[in-house]
Amino acid sequence: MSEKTTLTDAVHTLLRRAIIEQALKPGMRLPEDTVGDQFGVSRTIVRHALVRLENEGLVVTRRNRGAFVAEPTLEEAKQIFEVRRALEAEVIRILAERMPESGYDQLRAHVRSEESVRGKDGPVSIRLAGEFHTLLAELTGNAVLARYVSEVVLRCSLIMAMYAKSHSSDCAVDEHLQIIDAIRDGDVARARDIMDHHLGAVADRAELEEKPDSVSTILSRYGKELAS
Amino acid sequence: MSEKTTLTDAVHTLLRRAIIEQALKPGMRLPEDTVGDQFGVSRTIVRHALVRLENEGLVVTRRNRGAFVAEPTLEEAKQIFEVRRALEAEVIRILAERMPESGYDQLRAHVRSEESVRGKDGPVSIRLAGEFHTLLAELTGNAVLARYVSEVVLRCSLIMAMYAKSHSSDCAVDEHLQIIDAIRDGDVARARDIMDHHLGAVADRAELEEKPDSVSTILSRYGKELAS
DNA sequence: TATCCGTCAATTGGATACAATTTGCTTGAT
DNA sequence: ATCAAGCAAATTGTATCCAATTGACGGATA
Repeated sequence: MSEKTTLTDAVHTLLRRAIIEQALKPGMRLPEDTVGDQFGVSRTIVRHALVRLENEGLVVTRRNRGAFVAEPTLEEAKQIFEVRRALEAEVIRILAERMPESGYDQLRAHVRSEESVRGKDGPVSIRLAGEFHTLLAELTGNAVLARYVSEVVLRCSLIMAMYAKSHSSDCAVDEHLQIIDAIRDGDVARARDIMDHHLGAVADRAELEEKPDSVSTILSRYGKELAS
Repeated sequence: MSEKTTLTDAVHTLLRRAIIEQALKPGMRLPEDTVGDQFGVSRTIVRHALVRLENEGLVVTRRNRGAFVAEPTLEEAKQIFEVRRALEAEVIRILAERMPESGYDQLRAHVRSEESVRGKDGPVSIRLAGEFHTLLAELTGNAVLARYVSEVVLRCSLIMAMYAKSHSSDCAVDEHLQIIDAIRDGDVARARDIMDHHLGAVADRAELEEKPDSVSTILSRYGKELAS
């Protein structure tokens, strides 16, 4: 009585993880046939999964060209961070008001797992850092809010993967603990400040480094000038 | 050089409009071949459109049962309104800081079109009231924010269609003008208060009336108890 | 008569086949 | 040598086909 998940869901989840963990890098093509063969499913399934991923902003599709892993511009990145800050402020407001019983236990357990990979700046670190925020949002009990937070967190992970060289999650884990404490104290303002600083630091760090790689993006700019 | 839109997009847009305007009522079944025959396209197209609509929260699909127009519960409705309030507060904050030049003209033009249908509590009224908020969000220049606002506004329209008997958009139009003025004055607090009152009133009105119709929903609850 | 079980129609889940469109390359002319 | 036109390959867009699952109807049984 397991197997209640559809194939589309499975492919969707796998592709999402692959993108977040940088196995599939931004700008990389995602031909339906190739992905389908790889997973042993038909194009139909892959297509459905790609439609979902497009809605989540993780891939972009060009007409008759196919799907690509999204390459968020700095402008998009700013917009996403702006929305994320607003959404997470709401999360904090709600949690300070009503936190479920096992909430703190779950949060601390997650932080522990984050600490267990401290030092390793791999994709797992990025994923765990993001999942902390997702967990926070889920604890509000507001599924809609949790869904949106999850989406922006995932897109932020993609942005970090593109722009940031080292994620250096050391301070992040520490700030996660501070946020938990502030919420427990009912100090909304402080929790929000820490969260703003947390996100702001991440955004600033990303902004400083621009993108050294991603040849296609760089060339597309020069190509734009040639077109005129 | 027209026809740049795919069939899936067309069906998706049409279905969405039909749902928002209550041509397709909540709980109504959406068999793929029926819809396909109706529009003269294949099931594949309808299927893709339904996947998108599901992602937007306007339809729900049950495994091997098919797609239905979503019937948001009161709990879901509260969650959506909660998120909407947070998102629109951010919209106001941004607009008070930086409003594009033609912004006020566009807003006033829209309000005029809202006034032109004053008195008629039809689906057009609901749609226009929603589009005001969407326009507001688009003026921020933040595409991500605009997208999320658009989604929650659409879902709110569906909620209103379910729970509210008369939309009575008279006061709404007036409050729209007040919001514009408050933003122009740079009075974020006032604009936010009006917006909160605006949304709160809508939510409260919906909450009072419960739902008298929708037999299937009522019976499904009793059915749930039988299942245990 | 109410409950249980088996068969069947209806509908979706998924795969394959065909058509349309784009891209890149080859070929030829200037 | 460069550019344009056209052809071929690849990929997506769409339709059709088979299989699996679900819900309903009806008969059998206690």
